[in-house]
Amino acid sequence: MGRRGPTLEDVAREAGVSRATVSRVVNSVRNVDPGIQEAVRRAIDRTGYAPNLAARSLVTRRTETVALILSGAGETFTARVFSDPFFGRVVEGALGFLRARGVHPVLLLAESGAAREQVVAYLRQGSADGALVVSVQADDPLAAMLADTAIPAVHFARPSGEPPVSHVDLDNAEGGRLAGGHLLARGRRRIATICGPQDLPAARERLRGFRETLGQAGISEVPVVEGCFTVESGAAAAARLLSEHPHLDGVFAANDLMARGACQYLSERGRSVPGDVSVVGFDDSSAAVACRPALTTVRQPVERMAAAMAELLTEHLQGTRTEPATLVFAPELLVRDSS
Amino acid sequence: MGRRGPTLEDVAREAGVSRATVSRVVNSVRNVDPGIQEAVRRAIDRTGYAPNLAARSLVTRRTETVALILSGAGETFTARVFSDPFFGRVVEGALGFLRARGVHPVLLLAESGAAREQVVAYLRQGSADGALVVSVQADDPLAAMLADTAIPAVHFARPSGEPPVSHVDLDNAEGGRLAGGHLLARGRRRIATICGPQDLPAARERLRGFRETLGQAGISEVPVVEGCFTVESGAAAAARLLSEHPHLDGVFAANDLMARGACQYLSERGRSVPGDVSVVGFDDSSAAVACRPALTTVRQPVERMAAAMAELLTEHLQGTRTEPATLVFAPELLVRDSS
DNA sequence: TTGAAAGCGCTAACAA
DNA sequence: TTGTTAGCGCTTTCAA
Repeated sequence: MGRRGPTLEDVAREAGVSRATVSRVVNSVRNVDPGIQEAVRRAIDRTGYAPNLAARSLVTRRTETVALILSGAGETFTARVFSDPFFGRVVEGALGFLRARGVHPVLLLAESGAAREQVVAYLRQGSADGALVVSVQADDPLAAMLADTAIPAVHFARPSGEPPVSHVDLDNAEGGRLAGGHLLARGRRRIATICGPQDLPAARERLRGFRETLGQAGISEVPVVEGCFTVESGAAAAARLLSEHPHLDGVFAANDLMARGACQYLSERGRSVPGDVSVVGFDDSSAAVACRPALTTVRQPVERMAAAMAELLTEHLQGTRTEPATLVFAPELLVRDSS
Repeated sequence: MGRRGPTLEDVAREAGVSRATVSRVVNSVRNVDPGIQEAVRRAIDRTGYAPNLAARSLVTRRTETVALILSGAGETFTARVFSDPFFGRVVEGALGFLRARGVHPVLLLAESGAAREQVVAYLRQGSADGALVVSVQADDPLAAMLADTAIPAVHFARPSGEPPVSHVDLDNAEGGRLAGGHLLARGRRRIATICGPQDLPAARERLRGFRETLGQAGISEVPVVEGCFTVESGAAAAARLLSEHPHLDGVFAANDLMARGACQYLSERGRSVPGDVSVVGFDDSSAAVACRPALTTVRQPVERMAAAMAELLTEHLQGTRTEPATLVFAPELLVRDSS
């Protein structure tokens, strides 16, 4: 409908001053007589005045609103968002930062092409000053769509595609190193890995770091099978590894789902985890905790990364930062029962 | 900041017509010469024009945006939202309806007093036309705050408090009947129930329906212990029931968490579920699936309820409906392994 | 069918 | 320190 609440004009009349003065009080601009300030405050209370954002942002060109976009694909994306704690951690981190600064955070879900269009339309209309984007899709078109609109945006992980954009990322190579170091520390020497699709930079980096660490320990031959981040591909990869290297005693999978698949296959083949084989995953997703045994995994400091995204965006919005920036975070090893 | 994209004026100049004409084309108002319409369309494409929502809503007093507020309390609320599928189902249902109508849905999280204030401020500023509210907190102050603002809102379940507000709800008595009927159908006769806090209408109704069905089967004496919707209270209630009625063969708990507590206690005391005792929960929350054995439970048609909320709100916004309305939905019995 | 013009409620020069 | 005034970009009468 169209609630037509009291306007500045009404408050001004009530307080016996001009619109401008009321505006100054509302926006706490200095140079307002304390007495008048009080009078205006009372008038605001009496009238129940609330500034109209449309009018304000029409002139300031700002909404004090930031969109947090969760993007992905598929029928089940919404269900996934609301069952994988990962998103909760992102939201937690971002909201914490934004709220403290009086910025209104709005969550937008972009789970289909149509939804993405609507999200972009929302932003192009000027309904938010900028966007924080978390995509879990390989070649999410959203990044490019957003780049076209020239709306300030900060991404979680580097989007594929040309123009460099501001983003936070994990030191994936270091994650691989942590996993490798941990397996070595557990006394494992016949170690293999299930890597992710090698066209993904993150997957490449994890593998690189992992190999690096093993190499430094004198293990230069590391059996590698590529999976595609699903439980099934993890199990299949484990099958191949086990057939070619029956005495395997350690496995690093580039994500938790594949690690889980590997665990399943290993127990089916009579290998106990972690008795015979130590398994390390990556992500600390809900799969890590649900897995039996609970997965040792490499965790991203998601909350801090999300807060950093919000901070980066704020800097872009304020103009304190103009060039695209990249913030890289250190992963943490989380030891559970699988290693 | 403030992207200053092309305006109506720019498009008008480009197309050689007046602002008004462009506006008509943009809003597909009739009475525009097809030729001119085409010319304007092209000019829009060429300039990359996108209407400014602030300017538009300043005059129309509408934003074509609806807020979906998830409200609750506590440190862990955000984590809970992003791990309990219940919220995903709500979002799914509401977004499905809104998106199809070109309305921008924005998710707002109100997990603390401060967050609630900001949410209300957002709404009072006129940033959304109305709100859909899902609260999982007993006496959520948000309902009252919203009522004060006179912003159109539709709630999931009836909020406590005076002024009647539009809401969708579950036929809780029918849920109780379903649970009772199922236990009877399983051949159970020594049936007890763990009800919820009797100051909650939903809990009262569930108990009423349950008793009604057992009564019709000639069972007029039903042992009842009240719990407070937590796992612990469910276990404690089961303890009392079992000590007073050792031969118990069926239990209906007014929510899944209490059912889970009951299951745990029963197995500890050597009663197999469902061998010795059939257990039925309520909600189909994530606890129901996580429980061992998986819980038979009474499920709410959440997606449909959420869509109905959106539809109700739409009617209020359009003025097709002016009085607060209540829509009641039928629960569904979901048989799993605990009965 | 189209255009001219008057605001929607607010901020921000600029004057006073 | 305060008030006056000119728009921000759009929709919407009202005339033409």
